[in-house]
Amino acid sequence: MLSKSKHLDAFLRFGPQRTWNMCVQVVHKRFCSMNESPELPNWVKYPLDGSSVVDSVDDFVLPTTVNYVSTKKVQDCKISMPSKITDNDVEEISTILKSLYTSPEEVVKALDHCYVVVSESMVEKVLKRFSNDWIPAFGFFRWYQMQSTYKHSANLYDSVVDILGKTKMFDIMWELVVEMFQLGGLISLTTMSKIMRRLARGGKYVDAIVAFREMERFGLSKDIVAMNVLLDSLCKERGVEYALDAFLEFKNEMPPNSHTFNVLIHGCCKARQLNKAQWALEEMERCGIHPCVISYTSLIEAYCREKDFRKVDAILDEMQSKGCPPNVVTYTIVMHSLGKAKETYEALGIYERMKRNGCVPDTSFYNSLIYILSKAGRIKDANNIYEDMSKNGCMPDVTTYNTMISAACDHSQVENALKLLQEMEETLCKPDLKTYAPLLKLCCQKKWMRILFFLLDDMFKKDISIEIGTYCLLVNGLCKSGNLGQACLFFEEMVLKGLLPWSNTYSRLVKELERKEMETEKEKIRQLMEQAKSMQQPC
DNA sequence: TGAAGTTTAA
Repeated sequence: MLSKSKHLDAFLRFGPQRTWNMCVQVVHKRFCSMNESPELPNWVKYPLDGSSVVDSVDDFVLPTTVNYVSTKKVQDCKISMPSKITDNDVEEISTILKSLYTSPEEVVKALDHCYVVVSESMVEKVLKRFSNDWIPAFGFFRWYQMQSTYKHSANLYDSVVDILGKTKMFDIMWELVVEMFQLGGLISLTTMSKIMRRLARGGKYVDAIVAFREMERFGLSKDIVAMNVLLDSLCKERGVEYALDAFLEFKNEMPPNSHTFNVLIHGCCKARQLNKAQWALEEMERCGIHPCVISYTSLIEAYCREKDFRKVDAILDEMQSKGCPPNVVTYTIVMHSLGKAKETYEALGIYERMKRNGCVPDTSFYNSLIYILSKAGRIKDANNIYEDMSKNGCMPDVTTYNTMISAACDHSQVENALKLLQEMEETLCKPDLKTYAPLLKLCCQKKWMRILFFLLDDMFKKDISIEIGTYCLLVNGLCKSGNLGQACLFFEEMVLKGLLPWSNTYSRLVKELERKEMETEKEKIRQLMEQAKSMQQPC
């Protein structure tokens, strides 16, 4: 592993990308020289002979009591790797795309001499991997289009539209949509939904409405399904007012259905506009549509947020009397809110009430129960519920694992956390960003740099794209534990990826650099922040 | 990811 000063030196001399690659290479070399080839499952790379892997930098010794993968499994992996060639090709393309480019054209040029067999599924994989980096993603897509085997695929176009929208490159996104239109038959409701959702997320509410209004110009019919997508996008992205306006504009053109009203009621409730939610509920009844369990549950959620549990009880009773009894979602919301309000006893009472009413808990319900129990410090009870749920026919999902891992990390139980991560692999439950976040945080806190890099590399291989929150978590965590060199590296990498660091992350890093009198680095970070700000697209 | 619920935070 590179030492701290070497990191910093590399950071100042080569910039982040090369330094990052160097780090990853060093980690790779270590693991590869220990045991098997790099394509094998990650856990295999730990020594299987019972010896410990000790690193001079880390003070953490990887647990050897956990038998991660049996030797038999290792052999199985070597034999059955049907997609091995494709995987290698994905890796090869990824390595090229990981360099820094200033334009998609540059990416196309870089890929010019790349002779790999490309298939649509492989392109999908690469696009997913780079879904937070529009330049490599779009450049790669353009390069793929130039290959002789290329055939237009609506799916791939949709993916690229989504990436461009996600990274707020709306002008380029529209150019691509026009291209899709000209090629014919490529624009669908899926495309339009992505456009409307991404515009709304970027705060461009009016543009989202215009996109819907003009749908027919792209050869699609405006229907209630599309309108519900529009209203939902606006509501979910803090644009309830726009949603209500759009509803009034289009309601005569397209008769609303119960989805429409539930979207609006939920949106108003989330925006804490209870009077407007009430209006939507009445409007629903005026249209001859009865409020359903979803409508009531949205209201209950709103009162839960206000901690008005008396009102919640009243609505629960009203639901029963109107023959629209609460379901597992309703109970989850009430129990979770009581738990968060530190009323654990009452929360568990809801669990009893639900059982009494013959409502069966599901995985999400158990997840919530595990969460409130661990937050209340009742780890043992949480573990018991975790053991029980599969017996009751509810398989743990990614949220179950994330909650359990987070609880384990909160109590510095790394071995348990890693054991759970391993269990996910065995049960084919795909981890996500939230799985790794508490682990990364703990690594920063404890200065386990080797494991930190191992986990980051593992994430990349599992197509878990690191985003702004993760970078800030890393920078903050490393500031806290005093590894400023590495914190600077991550900061730079984040900026060069076009992300705008959170202002408190920036201030914290600057403050720490000041305290340690690292003036050169401080100046560099200041310039990077300026660069990041100037790179942002005005909304 | 999409009509409601469960992880998470500077």
